[in-house]
Amino acid sequence: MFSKACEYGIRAAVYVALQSLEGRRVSVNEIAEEIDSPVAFTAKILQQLTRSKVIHSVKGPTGGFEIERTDMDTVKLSMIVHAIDGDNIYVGCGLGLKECNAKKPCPLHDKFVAIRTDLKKMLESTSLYELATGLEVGLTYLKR
Amino acid sequence: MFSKACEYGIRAAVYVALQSLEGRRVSVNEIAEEIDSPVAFTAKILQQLTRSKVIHSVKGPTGGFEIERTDMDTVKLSMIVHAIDGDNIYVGCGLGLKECNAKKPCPLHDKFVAIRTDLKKMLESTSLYELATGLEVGLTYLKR
DNA sequence: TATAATTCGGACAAAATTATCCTTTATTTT
DNA sequence: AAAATAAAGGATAATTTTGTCCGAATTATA
Ligand code: FES
Ligand code: FES
Repeated sequence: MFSKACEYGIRAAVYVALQSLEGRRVSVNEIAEEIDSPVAFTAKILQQLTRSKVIHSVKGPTGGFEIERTDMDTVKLSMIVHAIDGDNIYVGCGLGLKECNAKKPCPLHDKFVAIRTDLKKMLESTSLYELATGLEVGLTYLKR
Repeated sequence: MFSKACEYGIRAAVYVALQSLEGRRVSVNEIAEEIDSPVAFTAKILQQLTRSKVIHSVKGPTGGFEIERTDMDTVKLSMIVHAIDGDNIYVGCGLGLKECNAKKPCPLHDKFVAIRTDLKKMLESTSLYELATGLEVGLTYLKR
């Protein structure tokens, strides 16, 4: 569904949000540790998320990654997915034709679009805050 | 969503079904031509589909691939996806945790499972025949 | 029986994705 | 000012996926 990079990106962003709720700024090392991901690769992904304004970074000692409380509400999953995986999930055809195109649809088009629309709605309506709060109360996990 | 191999596999299977409806057996070359896919790679995928009984192959002159009319109804999209991509789509966690597990869910679990269940239902209820008939009447396309 | 057409299967190659390493830059603390 | 800390960025490596090539096996036809 999502690329590995995107999976790490979402987990990382949720972890940053969770810690920011506690007022803590977190390092790449801590993030990678807590979401069980390769450190250097995670660093690259955090750079992407920083460039696309999903999270905020601070260099130097006491530096790290953080996200403001208000941004946790405005940042939706769709932004993270778009920042890392691009818009394939939105414009791609389920059977791999150049683009999904209702004028010259593939045999799966109608059924595929129905599912994709739901997915899109879900991604666009799910905020980072929402995901972080489940973690906070210990209902959900970022690693196992 | 699906791997390239799986996309080719579905397109190929649908084309074989369409031609079998006309009583024609088709070669790898024709299939690859008609679904606009790399020939040799498509041949590998057709082998997988043959081994998993999705389609039937005949060697030698006048040989090729075909599928019986009754099998077009029993063969569902889910079988093709499973034959090529395995069960990742069913057991995988949306955020990349080892396995999707409701006992220790990731933050996206509930929302992800909802979408995945719909996808699963769609794949399990869509037959090859259904996909082939849209093509037959010129409503849908396997290449563009 | 020889030939040609076709799938099958293994080895190999290219491209994309995932992952690591190391140097540079910014910033805080001493 | 120097040292230490942390992200940024570039080069490179490993792995997976995608794709190619070619000989072997099978079978219809001449
Ligand atoms: S054309 Fe294939 S999904 Fe729309
Ligand atoms: S645990 Fe992540 S989707 Fe179920």
